Amino acid sequence: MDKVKGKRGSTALKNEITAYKRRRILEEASHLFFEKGYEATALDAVAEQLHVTKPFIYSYYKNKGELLYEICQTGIQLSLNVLEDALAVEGTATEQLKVVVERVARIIIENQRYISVYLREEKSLDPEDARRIRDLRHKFDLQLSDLLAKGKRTGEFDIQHPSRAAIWISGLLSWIALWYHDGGRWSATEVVMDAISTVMKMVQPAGAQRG
Amino acid sequence: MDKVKGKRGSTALKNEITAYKRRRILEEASHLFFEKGYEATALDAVAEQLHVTKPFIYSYYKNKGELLYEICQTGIQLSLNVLEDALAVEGTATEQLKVVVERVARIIIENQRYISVYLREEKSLDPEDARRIRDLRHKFDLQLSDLLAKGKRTGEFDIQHPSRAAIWISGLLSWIALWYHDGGRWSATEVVMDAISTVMKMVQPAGAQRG
DNA sequence: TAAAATTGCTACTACTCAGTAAAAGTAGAA
DNA sequence: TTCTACTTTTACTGAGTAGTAGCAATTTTA
Repeated sequence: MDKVKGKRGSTALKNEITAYKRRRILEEASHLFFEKGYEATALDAVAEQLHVTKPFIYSYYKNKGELLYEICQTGIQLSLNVLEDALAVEGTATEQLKVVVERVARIIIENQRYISVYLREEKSLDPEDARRIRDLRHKFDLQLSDLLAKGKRTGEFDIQHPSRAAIWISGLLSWIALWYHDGGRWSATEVVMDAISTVMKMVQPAGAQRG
Repeated sequence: MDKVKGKRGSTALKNEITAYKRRRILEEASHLFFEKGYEATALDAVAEQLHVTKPFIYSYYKNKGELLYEICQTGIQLSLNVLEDALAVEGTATEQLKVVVERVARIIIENQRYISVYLREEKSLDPEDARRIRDLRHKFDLQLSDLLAKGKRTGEFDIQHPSRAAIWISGLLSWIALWYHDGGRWSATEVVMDAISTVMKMVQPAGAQRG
């Protein structure tokens, strides 16, 4: 089982600690990138937040770009995981869509900084990383589109083009990350509830709407 | 009528030429900021596109930040103007909303680079400029909200909270700037049409939907 | 054609910051 | 305590770029 074993024992714990340090670096970096933007944030500032120095960061990440990539990747992967979990729940397309919107909206609010950095800083990714991120996004839209197509077949949803509808819906969800503000005018729960009812209105046939 | 008159005549034409140069600088800057991001774009690169030098730019704009501000301002102001024009057209709330969505969606597609720079680079604005931009955005959302409230009163729209609905709708419109791609899967017209029908479904009461 | 005004450019400064080499510090094993 | 491996820091380099001072070219005016 020992994967990255040094010359001496106690590898497992060491790996956990390394992983923890990487997580902490990522966390502070995402805060600063969220608040000031990627290019405007110096790694010295990230280091300062952690009470360490810049070379410390470089011993856990190969460069600034890798940090950005992991933040973006986290953002989209979290949403994708939640979507896949929700799709695994048995139910009609209507029921599934509601669960999807609820859970994805929640995860987006909880991980706002990762998601909005991902949405804003795509152009700062190096091309290869950008492609990988786009693939994940595409996977998200595709799965959502499949769900919508299923609902269209069963007559639950009245939509013309599932893949275009998927873009509007994933856009509506992404949009939350760009305007939601903790302690603002509306609570997270209100926003989530409103997102659900708005999305359902977008897809439901006339006369099918519930309270 | 001479407003900014130098010591000698021919002021009007001169002002037009100055305005034209400013517009051209802004145009190229918006292209590059859109493609590579604000911080990652050097003013030397903007100058190169125009076959001039950096000090040329500095004689028309006081600094890089002013350039960003004018791009963002253009983005939101264009949308706001179109919204106000559309609201001036007589008609029911339903008719007005359709016109609003159509025209705003069109202007967003036509001016994608201004709008998406504005959406992405808000954090790079200096605080005073950011406040002014936010005020314009707020004005947009408020006017949209008023229209929705009117439709709610007349029973045309079935929405719980006009200002939250306004955020979803303006988000849906903004979202276009972030994913639309000229010559992509869908034409501008298809996107505009789809935006209209999606928004109308979001607000119309059950049983009120048209083809 | 010469003086005056305007416009643009060359050449520079000052600074920030990503990334690194090498030394110092730390902890476990003998 | 001393050797060894690993971790973190000090101190630096080099590249890139915002912004400017002052000169050169051009145009305008008379």
